[in-house]
Amino acid sequence: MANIHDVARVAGVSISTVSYALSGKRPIGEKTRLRIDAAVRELDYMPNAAGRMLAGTRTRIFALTAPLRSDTYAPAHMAFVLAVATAARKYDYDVLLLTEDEATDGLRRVSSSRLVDGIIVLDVSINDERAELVRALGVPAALIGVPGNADGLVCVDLDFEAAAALAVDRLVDAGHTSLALLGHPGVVYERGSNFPTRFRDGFLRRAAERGVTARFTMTEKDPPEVRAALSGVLDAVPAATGLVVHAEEGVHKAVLEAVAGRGLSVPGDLSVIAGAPTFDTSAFTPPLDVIPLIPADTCTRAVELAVQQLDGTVAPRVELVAPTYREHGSVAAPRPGS
Amino acid sequence: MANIHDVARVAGVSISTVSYALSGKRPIGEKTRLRIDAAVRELDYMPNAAGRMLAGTRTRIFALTAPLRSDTYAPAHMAFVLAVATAARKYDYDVLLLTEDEATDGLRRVSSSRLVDGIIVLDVSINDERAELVRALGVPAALIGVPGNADGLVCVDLDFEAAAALAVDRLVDAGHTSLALLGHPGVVYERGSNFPTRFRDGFLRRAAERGVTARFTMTEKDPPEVRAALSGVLDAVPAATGLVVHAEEGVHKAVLEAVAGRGLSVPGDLSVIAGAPTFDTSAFTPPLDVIPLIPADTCTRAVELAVQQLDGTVAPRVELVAPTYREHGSVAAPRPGS
DNA sequence: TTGTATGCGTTATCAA
DNA sequence: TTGATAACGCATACAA
Repeated sequence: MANIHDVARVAGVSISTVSYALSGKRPIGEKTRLRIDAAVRELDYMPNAAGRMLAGTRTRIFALTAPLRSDTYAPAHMAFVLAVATAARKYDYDVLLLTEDEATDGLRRVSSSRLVDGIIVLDVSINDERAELVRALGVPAALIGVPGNADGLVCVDLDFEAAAALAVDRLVDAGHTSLALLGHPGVVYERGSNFPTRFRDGFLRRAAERGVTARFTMTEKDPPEVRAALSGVLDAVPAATGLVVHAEEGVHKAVLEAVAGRGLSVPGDLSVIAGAPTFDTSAFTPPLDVIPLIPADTCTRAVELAVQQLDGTVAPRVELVAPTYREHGSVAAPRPGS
Repeated sequence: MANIHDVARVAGVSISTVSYALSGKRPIGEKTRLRIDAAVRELDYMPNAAGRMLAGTRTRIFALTAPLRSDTYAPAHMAFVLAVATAARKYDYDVLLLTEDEATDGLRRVSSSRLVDGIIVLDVSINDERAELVRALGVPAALIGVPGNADGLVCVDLDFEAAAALAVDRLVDAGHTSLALLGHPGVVYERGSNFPTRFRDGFLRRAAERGVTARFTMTEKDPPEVRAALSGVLDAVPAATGLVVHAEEGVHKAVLEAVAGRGLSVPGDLSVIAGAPTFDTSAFTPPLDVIPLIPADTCTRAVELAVQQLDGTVAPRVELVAPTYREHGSVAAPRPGS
């Protein structure tokens, strides 16, 4: 395998010239550059990673810690992992995957051995020991999600409160006065991530501000449970005419089936909005209006903030990404009678 | 951050003694070892990764290439990724995650920059360009799955044919003479991984060997499609009394619901076996007998084979892991009448 | 049992 | 615009 000396020899220049030509950190004469380029191609030269790490100040690797808890929804989880890896590549960074059972030890290991330049923390829970550790290590890091104590940390997340408020606004603007939120299973709210709570709070708060009736119901993902939860809000008085679903894909489908099973139509009898899903709701029957959770958005920003910490100081912050709304025809005015 | 010189100074020994003490590659005097250990703890020393990579012959990193195709089932995919990372740690290896849109370029990059010692290839499809590339690069690698052309490659996978045969044997041994296999959506068989095909072939072949009726039906994952597929085998003449399901989790649940919906009981009216799932079938209603696909099995073996390639030659091979059977009470003798 | 010295491949400083 | 050379931190062959 060719090294920088080989390239220098073939090109008839010194190794430092080769290094500078490749890094672009100082101007190189036109003819020299051409000779070097030719030598690089001829030898199929690629800089040795270890050599670069040792001599340079960067390893060009980020650690990614992404525990898979029991209440984690695998497809969304995977989407975030891939989004981080993809975003990292845009900055010429690779991603080292830390395992769950090595969460803190792994972080300690890769940072104190200088294997990585920084850390991306995924699926942050309220009392996340990784948040504490990152703060203690003082290593460049970006969290995707918000821990209970975000002091001194750089965090990025969707603005779930604003997302829920946006859903409420859309429904109220369409004329609905009785809304319901179908949320995750109860266990998700008790411990773990705080985004379900933020979504719920945003929903209830904005509904109160708008002066409309609002109900919040949690549901397990099995269709029977979903049917029961749905009955709770559709058979109530007043019955909900606007529904926001903040849950995983199967729950959305179960909701639509249950609604159809009751002989109701969307949006004729019931307006429905999907809250912060990572999956595609435009292929559902019927397609659902959606305020999407786009992994690439938060992950790209997190990687960007991690990179910026390497050669400048980035002020600690909780950066919330504004939600967007996509119409697919599942929201309409409520029936005059209801 | 302390380096090996600091440790040597504090312990009052040379750096080579520190190095050998830490690597255990030569005997160290008792008192010396204690002084070094004390110094290491005092300085919180951890060897610099880049220094080790450069001086040693190992980077202690494996690349993991795991594309997420449209027909990939995310939970299973995630389970394999984690299993590889966990297995790698047992050999003191870290895992670098390559992105899908950089599949071959990424492999080329990390191997020719010597960032990794080897490559683990996940979710191998029949015409997988990564298989060709790995062969061409001549880099230590282990594939999980079997490409169309496995010449010169080290591959590990569950023995899907044997798994299907085992399912057939169990049902036939219980007295069933009319079996059915409910498989993945059609697109999965046309292109992509070859394990669905291997399972199907194993099923049909063993059924023929045992002289029983066997039907194979593909199904999409939506409950209505599953119901239709199920009707196809239960309303046929002769009706199937033994069913093997080789599909994702939702399909299993839809099958059980549909069976219950027809007023049939498992295993009273229909015996059911889950074929090669990565999820838990013991919590289903009713629990299902299962021939599990255990990511840790194949991934651990793949990592082991990758490690062995680093300091010895490993003969190319396709190593198939023998299937196992777990009873949960979903198989019984067919009703006398049927 | 321990120490000395060299090299791994690159970056970056200092000279020219 | 280019070159010589000293780190970077460690592993290991060779000496003692």
